[in-house]
Amino acid sequence: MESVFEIIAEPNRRAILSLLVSSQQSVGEIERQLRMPQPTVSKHLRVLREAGFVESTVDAQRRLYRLKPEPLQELDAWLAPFRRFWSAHVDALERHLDRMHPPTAPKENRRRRK
Amino acid sequence: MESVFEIIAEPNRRAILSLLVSSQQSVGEIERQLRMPQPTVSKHLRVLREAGFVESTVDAQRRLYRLKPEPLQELDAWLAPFRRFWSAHVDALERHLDRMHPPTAPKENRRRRK
DNA sequence: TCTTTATATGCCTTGACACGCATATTCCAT
DNA sequence: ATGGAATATGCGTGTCAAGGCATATAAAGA
Repeated sequence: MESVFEIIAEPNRRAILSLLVSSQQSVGEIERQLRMPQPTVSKHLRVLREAGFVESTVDAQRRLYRLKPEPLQELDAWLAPFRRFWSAHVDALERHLDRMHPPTAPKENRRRRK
Repeated sequence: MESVFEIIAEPNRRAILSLLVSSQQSVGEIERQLRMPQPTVSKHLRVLREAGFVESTVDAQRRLYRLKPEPLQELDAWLAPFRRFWSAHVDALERHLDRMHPPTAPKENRRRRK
């Protein structure tokens, strides 16, 4: 289960991450909100924890899980070259449209990237 | 194999996408650069094509594959809430550090997001 | 038409992993 | 000490997808 990509391939794990983005949650809270069996939740949390997506602190019998940013930042970094790719494409499209139908009243700052 | 996430979970597919980000390539070129068997390349391309990551045009016996932006943009959109999460965290950390050790000569625009 | 080049598809095997269910562990309360 | 709540772990099972290899399809060139 090596990579960040494999970890987030699982829908339930993505659901857990999305839950935690607002605030930390206990296992039981996750279980109830996502309506999934408790062992399933614990297992996915284990995977997420070992991959560095979450960390937990102990609160009596509960464990509170919270998000850690690094793995998703890694994913974000992987996306960077592709972002350049598609914004280049939008630029090209825009230039083309401008040529076909020159702006009569430019809407202020059509071109992105300062 | 439904989701964008499952598609990019496969390392060879990510390699193909990264190759195509610079320019379009034929199956044979991909095969040689990534040193993987031709049927493997074709199968992964099929998956990528059906999921909308790439499209192909015919050039005699060759097929030229090029990137399409939409699915990765979808991934980018999924990441958005998490980006807000971690930039909030960096802000908090920075405020904390500033308090402990106030900036003697501010480097101009420490705070991101204009 | 026959051969060669480029790509696609089919079948089979193998390995991961997600799940259900039962059970273990840990901590609190009484 | 005992019971109960919260969480973790173990095991057996089914599914699904990736890879290897052979083969099919298609177009080009001789």
